[in-house]
Amino acid sequence: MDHAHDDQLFAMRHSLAHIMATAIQELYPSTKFGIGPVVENGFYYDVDVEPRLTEEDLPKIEAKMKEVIKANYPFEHSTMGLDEALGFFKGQTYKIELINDLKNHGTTVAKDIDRSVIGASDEAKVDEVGIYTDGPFTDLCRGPHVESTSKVGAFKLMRLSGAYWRGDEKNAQLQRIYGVGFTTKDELFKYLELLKEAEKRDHRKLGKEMDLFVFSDLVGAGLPLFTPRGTVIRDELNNFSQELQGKGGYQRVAIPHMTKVELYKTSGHYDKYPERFSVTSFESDDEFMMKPMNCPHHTQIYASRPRSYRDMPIRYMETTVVYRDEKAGEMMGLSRVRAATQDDSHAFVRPDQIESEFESIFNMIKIMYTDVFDMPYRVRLAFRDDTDKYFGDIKLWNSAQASIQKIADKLGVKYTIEEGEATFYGPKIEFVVKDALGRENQCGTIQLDFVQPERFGLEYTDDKGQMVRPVMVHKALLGSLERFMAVMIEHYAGAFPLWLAPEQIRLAPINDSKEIMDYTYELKAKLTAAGLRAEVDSSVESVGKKIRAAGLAKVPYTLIIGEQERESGKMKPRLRTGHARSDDEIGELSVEEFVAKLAQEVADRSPKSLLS
RNA sequence: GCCGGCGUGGCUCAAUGGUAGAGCAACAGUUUUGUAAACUGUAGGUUACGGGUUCGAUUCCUGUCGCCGGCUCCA
Repeated sequence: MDHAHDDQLFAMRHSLAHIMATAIQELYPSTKFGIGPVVENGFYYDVDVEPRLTEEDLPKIEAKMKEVIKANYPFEHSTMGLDEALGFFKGQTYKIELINDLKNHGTTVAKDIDRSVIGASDEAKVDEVGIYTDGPFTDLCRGPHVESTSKVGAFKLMRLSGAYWRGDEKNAQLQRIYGVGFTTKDELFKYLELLKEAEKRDHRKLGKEMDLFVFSDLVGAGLPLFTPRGTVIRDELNNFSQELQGKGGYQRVAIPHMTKVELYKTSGHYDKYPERFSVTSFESDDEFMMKPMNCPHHTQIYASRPRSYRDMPIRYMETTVVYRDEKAGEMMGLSRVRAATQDDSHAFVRPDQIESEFESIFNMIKIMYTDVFDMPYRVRLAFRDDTDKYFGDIKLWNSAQASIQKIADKLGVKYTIEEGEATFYGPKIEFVVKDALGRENQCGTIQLDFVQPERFGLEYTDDKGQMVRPVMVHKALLGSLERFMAVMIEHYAGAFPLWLAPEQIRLAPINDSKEIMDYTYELKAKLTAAGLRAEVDSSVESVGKKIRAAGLAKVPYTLIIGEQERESGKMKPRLRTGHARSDDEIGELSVEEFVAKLAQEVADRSPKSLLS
């Protein structure tokens, strides 16, 4: 897609936002308008309408929009001085607030809002705003727009939701109407089809269909229960992570899931977020809590004995559950849960080792995300902003952030810098993966921490006999196993590579005669003994139906077992991709050949079948 | 937590102010099957849970729990 096309799409979508606002103003004249920017595939507008809109109102608004489009009002651009604008938008509380902000502070204060919807230039000093009028509706806007309301292609209003004014939950909650817009009806149709396809990949749907995990009202929201099949995937993912880390010099440790609150008072977490700590009590005098993270615990293993510079880095890894009080409405399938299993690790390093430690982790991420999963991701450098919500010395922060950026640059990693996204104890790197519907999930993370070593008084003896502070490098490759599993389910649409597939081989006997069944189970025992996960379809059904069932279950290989197989001891595996493999390609396989191939495929964590 | 939507057998869905119906799955019988759905039958639901209105509620109102789309948050 070229730039001209991008610009044109932008103008069209932004014009649609104005047209929607025009329609809403016509239908509900007392509406107060927030902002209406362009987003991926479309646009939205935040509105304050009395009485509140419901989804039934969307068709009405759509119909009115079509009238506005038909009327073909030109989009007329002009400018207004700030005071003139204040007069013009009288009663439009939100617009007035924006104009006043521009007046009092210039654009520096309004950085939470896309400049194009305020009508202001990018300069810090602002004395006028851009105005666009289409027929009965006038809005603050920098443009650009299409010539007139009829030049907007195809659109559809998608959904209605709440949105806090300027993204702050202390503010009023407006209603956000999302729409999508495309140049042609055909493109719109294709997009809607794509959306339907994406919904089929939704891990919540596939998780249920494929029997991977369940929720129980009795256990509670955000607390997934993994079935035998789902547990296979979890374990395989975890084994992969542990194997990769083990090669990187990490040692496994283990900690209890509860702790005295004292630990978190020392780490600083408790002071930082006192409301997030739900404390439970035993009959003893101490207050206990479920652990919301692992780093403070791991520091206590490090601190348990004197450490020498020669032993650094000391690296601990552990796959363990953290418990967090995610609010109702914030949980989503496996992507956001209250009990999240992390492949967490903490390396205690000398300052001169930070760079090489980061390099080694970036390399692990590359192996995992790119080489094995072939999964697109983006890198965010989460840095601090100039607020006071961070602990520790600003100089350390600055040098830490600079070195993170330097390493990323050196490794040729593409990244965005996200100011204000750091943790209170240090900057972090986030590896972000999109789900089927385009929502971003943070998976892996690397964090640099000078604060906790200080607060816990961690030390090692340097080569001059001095006691000095180590630096902590926090890391998770998968992040939350639950979330990563969600990402995997959607990435593969349930058709897992062999090494991850809960059921790798489906044995489909052609009838239930004793000879065939005995041979089938004998075969299953051989496959199982070779470490493969095989199941027998023991239903008394047609072969066609068994094949269909195996296909729907997305089992990588299906073996049809009949007289031919029993007599020859050979097999013609059927691939999940559909077609039976024809004999002239590789010929029939003996059981031993089949097992050897599959063992190789598993060992390679191959994304493709070695038999295809 | 906030705004909007929703909750009917294991799954997908239908119906109604008068105690719910289909397909798939399950089970039983018949069929003994060669690469994506054999046939017949049986069983399975206090319509998420509690309260209210009503002669009568699964349907209307309300509370709780849970789910969905966003918002906020995510150490």
